[in-house]
Amino acid sequence: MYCEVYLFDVPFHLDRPFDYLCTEEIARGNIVKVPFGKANRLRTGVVTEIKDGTPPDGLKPVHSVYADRFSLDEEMLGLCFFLKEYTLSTLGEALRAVLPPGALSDAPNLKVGKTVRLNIPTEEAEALLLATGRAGIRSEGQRALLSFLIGTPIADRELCIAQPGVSAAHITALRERGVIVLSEYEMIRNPYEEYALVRDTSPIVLSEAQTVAYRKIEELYSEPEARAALLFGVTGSGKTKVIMKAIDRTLADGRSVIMLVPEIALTPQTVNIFCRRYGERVAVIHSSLSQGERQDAWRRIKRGEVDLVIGTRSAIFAPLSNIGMIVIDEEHEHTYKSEQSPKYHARDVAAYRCARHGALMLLASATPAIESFYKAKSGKYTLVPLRERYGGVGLPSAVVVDMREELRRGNTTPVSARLMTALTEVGERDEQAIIFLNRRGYSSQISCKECGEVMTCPHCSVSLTYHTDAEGGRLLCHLCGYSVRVPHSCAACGSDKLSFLGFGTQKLEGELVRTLPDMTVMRMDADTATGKLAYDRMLDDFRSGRADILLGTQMVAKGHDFPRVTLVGVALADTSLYVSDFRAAERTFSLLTQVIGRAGRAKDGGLAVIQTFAPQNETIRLACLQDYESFYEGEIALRRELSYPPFCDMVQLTLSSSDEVALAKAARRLSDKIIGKLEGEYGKQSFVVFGPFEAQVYKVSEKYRMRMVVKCRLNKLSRQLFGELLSEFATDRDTTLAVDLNPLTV
DNA sequence: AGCACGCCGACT
DNA sequence: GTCGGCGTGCTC
Repeated sequence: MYCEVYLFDVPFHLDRPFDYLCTEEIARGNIVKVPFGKANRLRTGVVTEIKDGTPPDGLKPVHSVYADRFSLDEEMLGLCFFLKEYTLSTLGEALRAVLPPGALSDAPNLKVGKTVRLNIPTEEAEALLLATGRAGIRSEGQRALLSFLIGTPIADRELCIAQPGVSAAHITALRERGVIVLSEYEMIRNPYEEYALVRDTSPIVLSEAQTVAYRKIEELYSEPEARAALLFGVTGSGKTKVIMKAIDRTLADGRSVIMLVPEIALTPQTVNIFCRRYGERVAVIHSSLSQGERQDAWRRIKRGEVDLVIGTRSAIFAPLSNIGMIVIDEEHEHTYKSEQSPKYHARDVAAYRCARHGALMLLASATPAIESFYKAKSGKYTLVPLRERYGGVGLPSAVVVDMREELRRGNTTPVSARLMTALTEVGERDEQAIIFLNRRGYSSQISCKECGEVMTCPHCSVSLTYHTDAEGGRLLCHLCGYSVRVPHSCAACGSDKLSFLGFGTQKLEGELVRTLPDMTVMRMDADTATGKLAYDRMLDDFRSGRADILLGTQMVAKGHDFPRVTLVGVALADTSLYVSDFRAAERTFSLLTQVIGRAGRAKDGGLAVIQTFAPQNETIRLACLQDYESFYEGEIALRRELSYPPFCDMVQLTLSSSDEVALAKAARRLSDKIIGKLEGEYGKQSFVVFGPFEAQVYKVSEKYRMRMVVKCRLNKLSRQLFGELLSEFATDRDTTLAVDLNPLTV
């Protein structure tokens, strides 16, 4: 008997099966250690095939089975091969994404608990309590323990010790007498356990519009084949209620559900709502859990103790059986695409799993990805619109402020007269405001007034951002974290005349504090909200009224409902508009729509003030109207005309090296290889090839990067072409090639 | 990725 | 003579 093994941590060209001799106890999906190479070093791999018959000569035997509890079942193995083919990762990388972190490490990561159990029949135990003299039990503690165990024949050791009068010594004593036995068990760490203590079983009451949407989803769910639906619900339409009703329906059917949410939406409040409703059969998975907690959640799911998994991107791999529905909330969010290999999109994995389980994929968003809405319009997904705003909530009215005009009038501050008036009014009415600025720090560029030299990071090709602090400020690199005290003079010419251009959240905060002394400002960005806890706490503080103005980066756009917020300010709507990326408008639109929607929770609709240097810009105008469908129409026409997704696939090839000369040579070679392949065996593929060119940010942390971009149709053959490139470049010593199929930023 | 083999320069 | 530089090639 022999088997095929894929090794982990191998370069792309070695990611193929190797044959090893094995015994009958080895099965497909086992994680094994095998000798490899001339030195026969033991390496970890996964058995992908068992073969009968006479093995070829010279095979080495499998050394041992490893991490048995993480053996892969057929679905997981299939999923790994799907990821490998779909994203051009190695099987090992795919496996690491599918398994909980640390699953392949030597640490067992198990928490062991002890249970105490009566070792004698209950009647005998009762007799012991009654008996006197040598035959009975005289110690008060031992008696207390024994009578507790008569009522609870098996109990956790910690629980026994928590009984009045019982200590560890009493447990030892009774065990030595043979009255009780202790046994070990694997403890499950679940930080959300207590969330399920208070249960909410109230029925979900839907409005008329919500009922219509739900019925449509239920209908699709009931069809035996896999289906996909796009729940297109404007902000405030009560999408979540419809989703919950659909989850109810699926669970009642005895099938399981995965619900993905962006990290930022996975607040304790959200988790609480679901845990109260669905109890201890919920597992929550996200990156701030400890390794042990994630593994325990994984084991609970694997054992069938869970039927609803809520989590961020990686929760799409939850080893649930009998999946009935996979929900992706805020499906347009970029966090659903992994930045590391395997560079998968959760939506694609969801579609794959739904197909296997005959399940429904339910995407939900107020501003769907253009690709998703296109699929909904062309019938690949079923469009489920939910247009009506729920509970009589009004649409916020939006005012666009031309900042060029503001400058002409002599206002050089980041706060326009209109925004200032609105803020003052909010203060007078004792309401709250949110101000959004997608740029942290004080000012984004420091340059010399004499010679024009811009201060850049010594390790990256970007300018440094000035951040104030108690010691006169520092210059920070937002890419590599490089930090230096603010220089007094220009490094190039020695002049001490430095100018600070562009404003960030710090400067805006200073401006607001100075001009609105009666209002309290809370700044929330990566510098003030360090860690998930701080972020949740700040949002809670703001909700409870500890500040009048919440100022911050993207984080403020996605918090929960703030009933007292009646004003939203966008300090500079253009920041993300002019990036040379075909998705720039889409991102700007969805971000602005979300921010403006924050003001819409008030009864009278609230007000949004949008500051911009491009007041005539169509994206900004439509975001102010919250008109997604018009935005989509314009955007899809553009994509069709210029041939961008969904009308083609994009492939980004990135070469990186610390040696600029080697990099340039490699880029030349890459280009030649692609052209060669297209002239040869891949001649039938219609490719449009761009580059090689320097990456937008050429140098990051001392690594230079060059890129090529290909527009094509991804299929088996074109994937194979890129796979060959990866194999051919894997042997290169000083440059690395990375391929991203349909990247989110190009 | 690792590791061995192999063929050239400056050393005890 | 030989120790060790890293170019090249192989891994069931």
